[in-house]
Amino acid sequence: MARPRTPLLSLEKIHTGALELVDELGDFTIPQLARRLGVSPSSLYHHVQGRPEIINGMRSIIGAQALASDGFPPAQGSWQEQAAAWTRNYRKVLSLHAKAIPLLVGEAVTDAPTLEIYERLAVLLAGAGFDDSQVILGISVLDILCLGSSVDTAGPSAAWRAGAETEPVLHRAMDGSRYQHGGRSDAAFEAGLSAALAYLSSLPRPVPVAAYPAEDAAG
Amino acid sequence: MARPRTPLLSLEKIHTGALELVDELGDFTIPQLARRLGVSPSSLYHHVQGRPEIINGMRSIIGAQALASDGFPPAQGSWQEQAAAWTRNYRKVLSLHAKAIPLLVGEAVTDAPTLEIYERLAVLLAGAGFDDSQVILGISVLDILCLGSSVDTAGPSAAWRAGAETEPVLHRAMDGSRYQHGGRSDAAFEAGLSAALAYLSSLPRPVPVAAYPAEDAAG
DNA sequence: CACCAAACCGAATGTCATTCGGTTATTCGT
DNA sequence: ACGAATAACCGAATGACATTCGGTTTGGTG
Repeated sequence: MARPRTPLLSLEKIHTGALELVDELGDFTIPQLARRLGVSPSSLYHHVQGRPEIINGMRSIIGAQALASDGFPPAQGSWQEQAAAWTRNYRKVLSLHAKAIPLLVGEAVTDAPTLEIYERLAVLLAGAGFDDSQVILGISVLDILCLGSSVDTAGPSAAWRAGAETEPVLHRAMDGSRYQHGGRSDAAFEAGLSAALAYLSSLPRPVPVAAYPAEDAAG
Repeated sequence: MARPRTPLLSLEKIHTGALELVDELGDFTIPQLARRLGVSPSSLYHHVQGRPEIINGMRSIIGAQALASDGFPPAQGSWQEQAAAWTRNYRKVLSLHAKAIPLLVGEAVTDAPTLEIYERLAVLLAGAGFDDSQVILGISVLDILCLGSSVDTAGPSAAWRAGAETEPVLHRAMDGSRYQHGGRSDAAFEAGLSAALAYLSSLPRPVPVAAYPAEDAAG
């Protein structure tokens, strides 16, 4: 075959195809992706530089999904409620692509959609009267929570295979807990979210809310 | 060459060699590891089944390092202080091998040292009077914190490349914060730790401390 | 209408993980 | 102490993968 009348590939097809493969199988290879797209492996290189660029594109897609999701638009309620919505939403989208996390971890984040997600939280916290350092701290804490929770959800990364012989207390607690049929990771996330928001609420906020230009809404 | 008088390889040499490679380069290959150990690639397969088993061995080494570390022995102070020591220590060791995290994430944890780490926290929380579900919840929350923080420390996984044009608030906050020369990740971890411990302390504990056999120390 | 770039393909290269057959040294049973 | 089984090494071979290159057709541009 030579050049087709209408292009078989596009950046979006490549990125979403790779993300689908990773969601299903936990990884992807170029030949696999080419097969799924009905194309030869070498054709992909007319659209992307290489495998790392495809992985970066996957992150953009995830970020865009988070931005398009229900959790972000409603700028209503207290800043705590809005921050909770931000965190739940970001974690939800990350968990939808839990198997992709090992691929994304360890690469610098520079894609526009993901940066926009953090920008929204920055606006939120700055608007609530936190100073610059507190804004950065708050973003970091909630980011860590989303990241850790998603990793935890991804695979049983923790000690949930304890044996009665070698880890008696852990084993007994697992048996006796209410988290035997799932829900443990969700409950831990909600607990962490409560804890983080209570902590942030307890910080003394030096900046009067009115000092930041309340762009749209009434001050 | 044939069989040497004294073995050139051992499980420990393989595991630690691989971990060193990952710490330096962020990844490892079988030929690379063989070269570092002065051995042919195929020789490794007399000691391990394959690459996944080597990765699992790396986790055991990290777990053993955490157990041997200073943070774990001292069973002194309040349960909050002990839990804080546990969390700081676990996070410290994980961060020492931050580049290994992408390899470890996504595989089930079944190695003895890592399970023993969680067992110690389980003993600690159970001894403080938490019930089974609360023990599991507490472990999960602190585990998520360590994991997320280590991932955050590993690579700038968050929006720390904001541009003034596209993410003005985030960019301004980064510029104005006190975290421009490192320390952001550490500060976020400590904040998360404070938050988590305050949250756990606020839980009503149904189990009288004496109901659990206080193995060694006085009740 | 000639030409260049775009979009596809097949084949080739170098690396990797893994397997296999061969060689020597240790060990274990007798 | 001797012979067989096994352990620990090696080199070569296999199959998959990421990437590159040269070739072919098509679409657009001057």
